[in-house]
Amino acid sequence: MTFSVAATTTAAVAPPPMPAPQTRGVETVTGRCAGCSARSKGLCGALTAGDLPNLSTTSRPLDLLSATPVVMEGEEAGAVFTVMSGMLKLYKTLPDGRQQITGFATAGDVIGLAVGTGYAYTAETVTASTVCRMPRTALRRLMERHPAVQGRLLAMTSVELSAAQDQILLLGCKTAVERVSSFLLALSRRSRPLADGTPSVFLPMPKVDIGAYLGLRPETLSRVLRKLEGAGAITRLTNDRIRIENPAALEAAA
Amino acid sequence: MTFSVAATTTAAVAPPPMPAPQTRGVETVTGRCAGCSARSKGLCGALTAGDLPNLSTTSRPLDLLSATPVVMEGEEAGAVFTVMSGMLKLYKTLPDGRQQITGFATAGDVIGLAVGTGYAYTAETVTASTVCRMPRTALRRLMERHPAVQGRLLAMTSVELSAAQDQILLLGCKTAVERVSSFLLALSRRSRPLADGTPSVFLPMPKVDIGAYLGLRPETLSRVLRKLEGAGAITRLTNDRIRIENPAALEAAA
DNA sequence: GGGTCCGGTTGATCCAGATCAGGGCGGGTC
DNA sequence: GACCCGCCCTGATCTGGATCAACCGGACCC
Repeated sequence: MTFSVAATTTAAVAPPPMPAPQTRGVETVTGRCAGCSARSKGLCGALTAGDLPNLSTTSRPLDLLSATPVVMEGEEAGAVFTVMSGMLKLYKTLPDGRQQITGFATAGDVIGLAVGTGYAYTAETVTASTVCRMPRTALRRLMERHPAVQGRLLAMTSVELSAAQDQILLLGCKTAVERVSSFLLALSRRSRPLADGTPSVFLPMPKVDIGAYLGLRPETLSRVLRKLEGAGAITRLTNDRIRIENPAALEAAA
Repeated sequence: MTFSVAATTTAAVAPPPMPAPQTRGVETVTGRCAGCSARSKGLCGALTAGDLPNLSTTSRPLDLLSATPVVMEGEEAGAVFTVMSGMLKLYKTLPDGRQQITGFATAGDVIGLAVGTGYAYTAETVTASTVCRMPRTALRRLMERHPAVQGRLLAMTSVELSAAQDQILLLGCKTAVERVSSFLLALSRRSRPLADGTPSVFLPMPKVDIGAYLGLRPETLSRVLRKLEGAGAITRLTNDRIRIENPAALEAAA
């Protein structure tokens, strides 16, 4: 689960990057995947340029507003999606409505991989995002033809599993301060520092979502952030950006 | 993470099933893997009988007493292990000693798959167990030669990931009663019912380990079990066996 | 402008589960 | 037999974070 965020908060959707899905010859179609900014990070990084035209015929980029559902827990898993830009939240819901966010997906992440026939979680955009849709059958054929794709998928799933186990440790053992500190540190490792070189994190999602990820109420999250700020570990620049003043202090708290 | 337990609690180790690791010809070596009870469930189920002799030269079964560490978090991941019988606990440790059990491994489960170079968790037997050791390099060669093995590994990792996300939901949202009920139901689905047909679960691990898996103290676990018994949902037959009297009541509580 | 809504923050209070403390029991050893 | 030790259970008390309630400020709409 990566966190290298680079998205607008609640902006309108940019116009589609391609003229239209009309046939314009293989050259143009190849260009769509060849120019994909998420390709090196995502599933398709395992393919060579020569394979891309074929890929372009089965995959389609989609531009989505914020708060748009992409896959729904339990629904038949007909396709997988690669995030090209923006951010999504993945969550599971209990019958009585309680929700647990299991992760946030950003550029390069693949969502919608299912064990059985149904999606294991719901995925919904938190900012305007672009995702690339690939039918499940196309993915299966791609894996059969290119074992490297399967290897890539295995590597990505293994990383996800490891992240999930870290989250189990966080939810099972850690205190509120430790959870927030761990979260901020994990984010800061994946985001670029500010112009002056100090590390910072961008939090485009609402506080209630961060809480639902960390197993905390938004009130508790707010109090912990105040405490960390009072201790000189962080500074809240705006509502959605925090500067890490003292990584060592956060490390000690996590 | 499967739970179909069938193991002695703290018994002595059975004598090695094979005469000795001396060379006795391909026939016998083939026999070792061909007769492996965990083969269909484990990684090697993706192989045909003809591939087994080669497998036997790189893999070795190991008989282990209870409370024996198999892999240690952070150590270099030189091999993977398939559980043939018994039960292991997998856990992560915080610097101050707090431990979170991320899962229990039983026959067919593969442990020790690592993303980077180091194991992500510690694995330790909770009952006397038999595991099959395969060097990492041998696994890599096996995957290169047999894409089906890689597919199997991907499927197994995906199931693990899904189970980990369920555990995140449990730890992030559920109450103590809900956690224990979910746990008992998950176990009962994977174990055989008693002779009279009522479902039951076998809990060879100490209560403190179940607590460490569910994010609860053993005192709380004890109180919850008493409560469930008082409500007529379960009966404690012995210290390590519980009969599910009313699956619907557990379902409602979970 | 004024109104409403929503996300965030802060304060007061509550409670589920942790912690602390004591006791029972079965297995192992001498 | 007596003793010890580990595991489990139970009761009393404590507390971290949830819950309840109120307020603030910015975005949006009329």
